[in-house]
Amino acid sequence: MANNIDLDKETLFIVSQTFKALGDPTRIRILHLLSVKECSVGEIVEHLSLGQSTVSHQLRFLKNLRLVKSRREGTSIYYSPEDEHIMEILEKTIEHSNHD
Amino acid sequence: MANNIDLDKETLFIVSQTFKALGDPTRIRILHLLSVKECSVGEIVEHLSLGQSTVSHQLRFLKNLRLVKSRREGTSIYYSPEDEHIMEILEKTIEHSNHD
DNA sequence: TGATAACATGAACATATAATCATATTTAAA
DNA sequence: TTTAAATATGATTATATGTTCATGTTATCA
Repeated sequence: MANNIDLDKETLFIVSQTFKALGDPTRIRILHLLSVKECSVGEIVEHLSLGQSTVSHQLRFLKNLRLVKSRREGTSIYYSPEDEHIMEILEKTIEHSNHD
Repeated sequence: MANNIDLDKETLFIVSQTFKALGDPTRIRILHLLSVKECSVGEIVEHLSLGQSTVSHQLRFLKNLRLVKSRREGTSIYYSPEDEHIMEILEKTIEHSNHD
C-alpha cells in the first residue's frame, strides 16, 4: 500500500500533471466532447468554436499524458479518450457540480 | 440529466477550478496529509518542509473552494478535508498512478 | 498592558500557461 | 507532380500562478 504521508516525487509529478490537464476549461470541453463521440480535429473545432491551432496544441498536451489517442483516416485524424479512469472522474465531477 | 455535449459556463468554471486545485504538487501534499490527519498550519509546515506563508496561501485557496475547513484551538488553527468526493478522487488517483 | 506565538495578508517577482499568428507537414486527388 | 485539405508545430504575447518577503492580525500568558 502507498498510504504513506510522504509522496514520492514521481507520483507527485504524474498526479499533478493529470489534474492540471483537467484544470482548464478548453481541455474539459474537448474531453467531454470526446467522451460522447470520437471526433476529428476539424469536428472539435466546429463543435466547440475554437481555433484549429488551439485544438491541436491541447490535443498534443492530452496525448502526451495518454489521456487521448488518435487514428488517421485519410487526411483527418480522429481522437478518442484513452484513460477510462480519468474520464470517469471527469464525468462524475461534472455531474457532481450540477447538484449544488 | 446533464449528459449534453455543451457544458454551461458555470459548470465549466467550477469543475476547472476544482481540478486546478488538485493540479499543484504543494496542494496535493497538503491535502494528502490532511487526509491522514487533521493538522494545524504549523504542523503542515513542519511535516512538508514548506514556508508558513506558502501554506497559508494554499490553505486559503483550498478553503475558498470548500475543499478544506478549519477550526480554532487557542492560537492554532486546525485544518481538515471538507469535500469527501474530491478527497476520494485524489486518493484513488494517487493509488492509480502507483500501478504503472 | 506588553510580549510572544500562530496564522493571515498584500505586494512583488519569476515562472508557467493558453491563445494566436504564421508556417510547416502530411495525405489525397486532379 | 501540382494543388488543396487537414493537421501539427514554433514563436510570440498576454495573463495566470506559486513563492517569498515584509507586515498585519488575533489570541494567550506573564
